[in-house]
Amino acid sequence: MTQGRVERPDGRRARGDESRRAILAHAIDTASVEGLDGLTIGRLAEAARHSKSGVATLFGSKEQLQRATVEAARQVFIDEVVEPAGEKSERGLSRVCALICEWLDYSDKRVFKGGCFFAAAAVEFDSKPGPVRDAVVAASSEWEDYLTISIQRAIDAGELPLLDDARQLTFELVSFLEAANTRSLMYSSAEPYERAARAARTRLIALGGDPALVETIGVTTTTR
Amino acid sequence: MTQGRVERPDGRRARGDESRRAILAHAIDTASVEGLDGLTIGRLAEAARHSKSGVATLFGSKEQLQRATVEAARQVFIDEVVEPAGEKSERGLSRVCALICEWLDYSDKRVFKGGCFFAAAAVEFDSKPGPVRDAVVAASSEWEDYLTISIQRAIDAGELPLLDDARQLTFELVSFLEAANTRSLMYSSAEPYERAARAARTRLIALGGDPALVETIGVTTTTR
DNA sequence: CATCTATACGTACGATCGTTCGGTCTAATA
DNA sequence: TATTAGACCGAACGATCGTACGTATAGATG
Repeated sequence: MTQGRVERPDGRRARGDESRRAILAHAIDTASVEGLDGLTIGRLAEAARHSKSGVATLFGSKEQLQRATVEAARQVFIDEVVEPAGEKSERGLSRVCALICEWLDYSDKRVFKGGCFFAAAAVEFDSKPGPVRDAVVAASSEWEDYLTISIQRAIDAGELPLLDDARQLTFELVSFLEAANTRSLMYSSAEPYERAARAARTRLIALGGDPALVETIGVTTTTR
Repeated sequence: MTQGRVERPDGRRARGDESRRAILAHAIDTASVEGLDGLTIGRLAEAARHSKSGVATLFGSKEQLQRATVEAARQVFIDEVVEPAGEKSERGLSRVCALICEWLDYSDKRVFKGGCFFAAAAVEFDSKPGPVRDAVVAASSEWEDYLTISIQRAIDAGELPLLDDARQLTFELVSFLEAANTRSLMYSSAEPYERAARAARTRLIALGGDPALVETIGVTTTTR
């Protein structure tokens, strides 16, 4: 009875998982630039030094590859935005400010080569029903729900005394973030991040947020 | 001397222009859903009852077709947003409010099958340098410049006493509009338009805008 | 009038797409 | 140990892509 389900490294299954991981690492960058429909099994295989048919069997179909890509991007987003904000801040308004900062940094750092993966995927699939869109919607909703909950906690703590609708503020903040992302890419400029940060600060101050906290929102601009 | 440059219907040039017009009418709708890269000469030809090679000669190359599509969409945008707002309002804050209303209506009405053409094209090409992106950037900038000028006139007229940076407000307003567009398409809901209208009203009021004018911002929701 | 030019077509080209199939190799399993 | 199952490949499939060429037609132009 000493076996059960042991982790045997470099087994056959482990090798497959590693291949998938490597391929998806390319896929998320490619998709952020060319779109999820712009993904190509052939090019992905070439980049990962695999055969075309090898990649095809590894994912089954292009649609499954696209869904796996969305899931991989979701994990990167959590690691790069949600987790850091969670570590650097406490619940409440502080957390909300940290999420905004981390998001702007994540976009500015070009964690994905073509900017925010989900901003691109959402617009690409907003009029294309199907499983891929469902996956994109699910991931986007998850993020916005998390931001809404974070805002609600700030409300409950009395840190945003003039706000009663958390979802409304979520809408406004993500509007700023995504608009900054697109404009920064279009104009190769960091100015949009400054505008987004300013807009968020102004709004939070107007809602009665503590200026000392709100003023922490800003960007350590990297953009070329 | 009765000729000069007479409009001779069904001349050779006129027929070509009509063909291009009909093809582009399909192209702008297709591109708003499938993207500008999703355009296909073959499918466009089929939809317009032309031969594939006919469409190809009519536009020269796919890239020129894409640029012509951007220009056609630009004209539609002017007809559907800028012109109506210009007719229904005077310069100043009234014009700014009208532009917001017309834009929300234009998105909600699905003037383009896949929502705002430029919101889609901007995100699709924000990381893809080239002539097509340049055309998209030019059209987008033209719109934002016009909105900025309209805001500046409101400032100059003393209608937004607490605002000094017209571009900042432009950034915030278009953020709301585009976010509403995408979310309405993703969720087949009109709620995002309400949120965008509310966000714009709140912001304009905070800047000292006349409530009687600002309250005119709203949507006569059509969305399914 | 003759000449030029642009629409429009059929056909064909090479490239690339997603997918399928047969087969080899080897780790996991019974 | 024998069997199963998954990684991975080469080759080929039908489809579709953008583009090019030759040609017929007819309006514009000199």
